[in-house]
Amino acid sequence: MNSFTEENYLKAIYKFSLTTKKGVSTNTIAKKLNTKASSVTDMLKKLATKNLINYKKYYGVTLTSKGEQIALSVIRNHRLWEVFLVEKLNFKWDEVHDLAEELEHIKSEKLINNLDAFLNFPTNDPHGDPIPNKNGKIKNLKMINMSELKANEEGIFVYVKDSSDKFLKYLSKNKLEIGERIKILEIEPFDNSFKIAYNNQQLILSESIAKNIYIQS
Amino acid sequence: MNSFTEENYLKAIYKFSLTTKKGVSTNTIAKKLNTKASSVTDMLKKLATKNLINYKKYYGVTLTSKGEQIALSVIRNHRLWEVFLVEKLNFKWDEVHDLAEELEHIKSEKLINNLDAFLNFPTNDPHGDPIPNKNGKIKNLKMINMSELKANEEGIFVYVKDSSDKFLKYLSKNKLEIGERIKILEIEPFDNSFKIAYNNQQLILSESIAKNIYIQS
DNA sequence: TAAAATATTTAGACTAATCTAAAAATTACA
DNA sequence: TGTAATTTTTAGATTAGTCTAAATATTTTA
Repeated sequence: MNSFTEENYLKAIYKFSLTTKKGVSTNTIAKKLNTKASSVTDMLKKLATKNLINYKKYYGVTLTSKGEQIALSVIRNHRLWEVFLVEKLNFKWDEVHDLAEELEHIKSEKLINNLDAFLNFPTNDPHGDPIPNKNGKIKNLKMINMSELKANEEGIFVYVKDSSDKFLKYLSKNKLEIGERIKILEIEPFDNSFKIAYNNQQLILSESIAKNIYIQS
Repeated sequence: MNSFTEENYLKAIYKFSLTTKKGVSTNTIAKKLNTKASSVTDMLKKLATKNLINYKKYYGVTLTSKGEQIALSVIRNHRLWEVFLVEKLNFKWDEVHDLAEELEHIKSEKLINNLDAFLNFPTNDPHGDPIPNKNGKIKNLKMINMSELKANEEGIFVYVKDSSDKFLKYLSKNKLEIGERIKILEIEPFDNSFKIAYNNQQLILSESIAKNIYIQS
């Protein structure tokens, strides 16, 4: 049996793994979990001895398939509880995250599968994120070019076509990072520029920049 | 904020307080929570410094009103989750206790009040126990004589009229204790004797014994 | 009512998860 | 490419909740 804390580490590692081919770094995890790098190192050792992650000192971590399975199950729980809170208990979609962070750790297959059925097997949570099924399978996620999106659509920034230094500098200057959730506010018909919102800020992207950005929804 | 563990102690103390006028003893709590008396002593000191219990060394504890309020809120959570599991997620009434033990510790007034409304403000959980309202008020519990019960009714053994040594010895010989949940299996019309079930055993009580036993339902 | 039995508390230790500070390894860049 | 900056790890400490064993208090009973 894994503790709440262990599950939170696995979940964090899983999420960062989606947007990088390399191992996830100690500092990245520490920032996400509001803890210190030294605490992360301790936990990584522990997770490695449990065969939940592949850990090589100084080179970050990846999940083993056992670790990934646990992460996916926690994510499934989280997203199903969010659906429940919004659809049945009248919560707003932006009020449910913290509660779902607690509920997700209640470990009962029967509970979560019955909840899934009660909610009529939803495929996405209230934020639009896909819900893994009971075998941990996530509905085919397809990546599309930002320029194909319409106003009010949104998704996660997952990939850049042009990864030149210049372009990456541009992104970094605007604190627009892989993994960020982006919403299209409007598209200016005159020049096809995109006004977007992400992480509490707004930005206008030219058409050529939009064409460099891929979104997963 | 109180930990899960602290809440479990308060809940245990609350339940034992219902059936005794004196303070609840260290050993009683230890047995209930599957822990050691020394661990209980440590926790009692901690709860006392938080003003949740009245603790006098060697003389057991009672809850302060602040402690009672917390215990009642945890019990409310527990019982509402049990209703949810049985009525909405198709659990059997005897499968829900352990899950409710986990769910009860999720602290969100909004969550529990919305759940209450979603379930249509139930007054009793699937085991028949009353659900405290949001102010911690429990619907008038009335104690009735066992002889007034009919077959298939049940409740908690809370009081004895004749507390003579003889009678108490009889109860103790049959491991029939205050606090036990008792179900009437059948009543023999010939002599008004009661066949009851409790704690995985059955027993036949004469009419005069039944008249000494009070039940809360 | 005093010795025996029982209950409770204290003392000291352990584990999980965390921290700070220092040491060591890796990466960046002049 | 070697020094500086950054990242990661190690060492040692802390906290909550628990434990065992020993000490102490209360209760039972002869």
